[in-house]
Amino acid sequence: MNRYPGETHVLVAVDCIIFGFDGNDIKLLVVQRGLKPEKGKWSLMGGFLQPQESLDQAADRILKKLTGLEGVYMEQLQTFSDPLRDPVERTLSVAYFALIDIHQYEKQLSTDYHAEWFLLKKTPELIFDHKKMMEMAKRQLRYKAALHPILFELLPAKFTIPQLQILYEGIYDTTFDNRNFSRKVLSTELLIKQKEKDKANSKKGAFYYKLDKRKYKANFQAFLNFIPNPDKLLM
Amino acid sequence: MNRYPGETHVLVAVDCIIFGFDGNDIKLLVVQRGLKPEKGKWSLMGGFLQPQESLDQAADRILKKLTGLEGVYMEQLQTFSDPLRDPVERTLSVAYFALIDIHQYEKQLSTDYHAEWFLLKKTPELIFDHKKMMEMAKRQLRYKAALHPILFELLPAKFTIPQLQILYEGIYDTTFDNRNFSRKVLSTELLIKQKEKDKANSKKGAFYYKLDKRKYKANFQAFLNFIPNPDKLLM
DNA sequence: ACAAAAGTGTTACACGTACACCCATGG
DNA sequence: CCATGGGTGTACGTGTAACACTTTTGT
Repeated sequence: MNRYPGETHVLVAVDCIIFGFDGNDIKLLVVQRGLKPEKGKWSLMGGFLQPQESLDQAADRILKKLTGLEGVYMEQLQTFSDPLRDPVERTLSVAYFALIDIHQYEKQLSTDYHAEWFLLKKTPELIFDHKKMMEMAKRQLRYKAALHPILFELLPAKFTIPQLQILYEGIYDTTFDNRNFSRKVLSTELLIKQKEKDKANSKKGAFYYKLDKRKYKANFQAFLNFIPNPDKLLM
Repeated sequence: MNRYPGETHVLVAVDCIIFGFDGNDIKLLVVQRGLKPEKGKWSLMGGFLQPQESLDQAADRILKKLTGLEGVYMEQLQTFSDPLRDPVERTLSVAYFALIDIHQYEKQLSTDYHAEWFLLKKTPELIFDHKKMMEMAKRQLRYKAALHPILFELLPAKFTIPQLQILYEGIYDTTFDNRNFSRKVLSTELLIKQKEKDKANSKKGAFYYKLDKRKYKANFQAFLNFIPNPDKLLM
């Protein structure tokens, strides 16, 4: 077998920052670590890169192993490389963040991994540099969501504008004018109005919408600017 | 020594996408590869991650080895992981992109590495997946420069507004109204007017400006929007 | 009838854009 | 004195924000 002689090989892990939204709050999915050291402590879901797979494949595999879900929105965030980040041995970690519809995976939380959803604002202590990863993912989510229609990934197939607004408000920890918000969202023409209303939260009821998948993909790169004053909110 | 038993270790490389601007054109710094295979072909400047260093440190080391420069603007782009990307053995590559003032490193191009500046629009064929890396860096540069005052990193300490405009026009491959451009830039109050003018390009002469480093750092996160219609230009 | 959330209409204003025009100066 | 690039003044229109007001319907 060919080799580059004399170079050091390292272990590579993939860790997933998994976000969900339950209709009111943004949540983070974490697991109880099964390995020593730090066994039993809270950790991002992760695993080691296998010989024949790419990082994207590893991230998909790891997410599927925990949640059973496939085709989830996921993107590579950053590679963490402090030589001392893992006390056992030198391990790079490539962080991915994922957005999932929490309803697809709320009930049957994996007992194998002791998975649990935490409020993003009240996450427990995490091992190693996982907190740093989570903070970066949060920041990236805010950044990206200000420019791209990414947050639909957190919602079920049918959702109302007020629900969408609550999600955006949660992400940016602020409130928006509901009247302007709905107009702005609808002006993108990314949503298809349904016949039914959701009457859970008001007597009048709010119409359900579905995402126009075709337009969504076509316009993903467009700067949407749902968010007033992004420069102030993203500091 | 502790170990995670049974896991595969891989080689990790760092490759740098190095951009420069000569006053008219955006350029890319590449080297002639010194190793087999593909020896003699054009390649991004790179090297292997060493046991005791972080990726950022490796990137700094590699850039310094080639150019002698330190404190250069650099950011981690993405980790590339196709199992077959390097035919010799499985090697992850973490790509970094760097912005340097070309005048700091134009003359004494390293003969050790056979370094050469190419017009970004006329880059030669590159080995492995380096073209993909370069394309991603280009895209990221456009993206980031639309929102953050990052392109000053490519200019010398003193520069004129028309020079800055040529740079922006090069990045986005378009032209802007010079009258509006200068006003927009100056309205950020990030620039400090100098007494001298640059008369190389006009009889009237254009005032030199320096970057207000303090404000630059403080406002880096602010969305600057130098670019009209970013959504159209970034597609 | 009333309360409470959803949604419409309207207005003021900031901002981006376009473009006529003035400025400075070397040849 | 004119050609050339640098730069200012200003007018117009679009898009955003603010907010009064209407709609719907369960209790």
